[in-house]
Amino acid sequence: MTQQPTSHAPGSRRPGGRTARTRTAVLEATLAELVENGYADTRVDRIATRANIAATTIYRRWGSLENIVVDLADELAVTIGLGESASLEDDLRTVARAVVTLNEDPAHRAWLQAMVSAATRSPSARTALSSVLAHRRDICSVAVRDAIARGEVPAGTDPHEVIRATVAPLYLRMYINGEPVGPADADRAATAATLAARAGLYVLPPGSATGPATPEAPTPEA
Amino acid sequence: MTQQPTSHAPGSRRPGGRTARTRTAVLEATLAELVENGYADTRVDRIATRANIAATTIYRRWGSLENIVVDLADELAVTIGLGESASLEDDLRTVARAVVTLNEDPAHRAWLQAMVSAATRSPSARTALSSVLAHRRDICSVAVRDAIARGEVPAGTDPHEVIRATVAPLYLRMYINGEPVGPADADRAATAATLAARAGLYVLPPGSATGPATPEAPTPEA
DNA sequence: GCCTTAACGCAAGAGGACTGGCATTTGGAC
DNA sequence: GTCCAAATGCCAGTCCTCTTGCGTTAAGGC
Repeated sequence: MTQQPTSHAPGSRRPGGRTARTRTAVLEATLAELVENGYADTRVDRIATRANIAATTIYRRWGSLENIVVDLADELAVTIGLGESASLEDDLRTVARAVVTLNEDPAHRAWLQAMVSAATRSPSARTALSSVLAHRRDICSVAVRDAIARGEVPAGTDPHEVIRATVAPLYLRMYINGEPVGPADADRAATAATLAARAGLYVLPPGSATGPATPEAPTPEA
Repeated sequence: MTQQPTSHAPGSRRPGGRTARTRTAVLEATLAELVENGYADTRVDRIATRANIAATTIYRRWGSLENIVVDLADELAVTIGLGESASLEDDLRTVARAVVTLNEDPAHRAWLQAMVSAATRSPSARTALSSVLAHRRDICSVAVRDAIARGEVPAGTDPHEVIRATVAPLYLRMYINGEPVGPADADRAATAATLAARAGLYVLPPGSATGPATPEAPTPEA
């Protein structure tokens, strides 16, 4: 997990000192408030006070707290060390443990909890969260591609589906049920996903692919 | 899935006609508003108008919209037909398909989405949701117990863990990512959980049991 | 260094959640 | 039928989110 502070607003027509300073201050203040009070008790005016700017500025640039949280995604981008392993199970264990480890980082946990909460209310936040998660699955997909190359799992196995199966029980406990999750849970999830992938369960028929971040053809209903 | 309308407020000291009428009207109005507008756009005063009562009454009896949503749980209790099957996979398929089917019911979907959203913000709502889900897992646990009796999965297999593994990917897609979920996804989830259970993955060491609705000993951390 | 204007600060206000006071209705005991 | 109190209705008010108008500051081209 690597923090990469963005120094200026990308789309801004005037990305100079003050604008960038404001953005950084607001994002930092928001993250601090999220850690201290949680998403439900985070107030925009307190963020403004903390960042030493006017609340109006926040509403003008972000529109709402939700959009600040979404904007924070770039600051909390993650990386994961995969590739030199000899088995899918090892790689998935790494993935699952990384999810648990990220959850132990107060800043990351507070932010992702906020993202999940926002996603349950606003379609745009939901899209943003889906995009973040899809990007993470993309990063981890190499584990499945290697496993296919090794002949460990059948060709045509959908990497996203495998990663999803790995992290789903963890996410559910961490962000919905609010239950503690440890390495043992991570390992169990990784093993379960490996078994399913080896059994060819995630070889999806063409047209029902859970592609990278762009759901074109939805799974056939009913 | 069976709807069982409660006719009066259980803890009320005056469960007579008007009180019960008010409660029913509010719950029905809330459900209707949830279906029409979603949790984020559901306003308490509109519920009051729809139920032909004063908003003050709602705030006095429930305190907030969140508590009405929690209160709706009793009205939306579910049942599931399990028991005569010959294999764990069949039973888990039934469970997974029931989850998908429930999600296709507008009222149930709107309510559960609201519950999830509320759970991400309020500890009490989170507890209520956990309790609802734990109760559902309890109902489904018979499938695992039968499988143990048949010798299909090892003794000591934790039923809740098996059910959780079955429904986790479905819940995640339905209520967090907002992606469509069909019977194929349900069957895949059921098969994956069956494989893992047969492999003895959910035989938990004593002390780390994910018991029925009462998490006494949390999974060891770090 | 000057000028344009994007970005910001301040103040006023709308809308929704929630509370408390007080009058009114009504269930249920007698 | 009478009566008490719980439940409800109405109203005024607070708090927070978010918007809008207008004056001020400062970034970046010249």
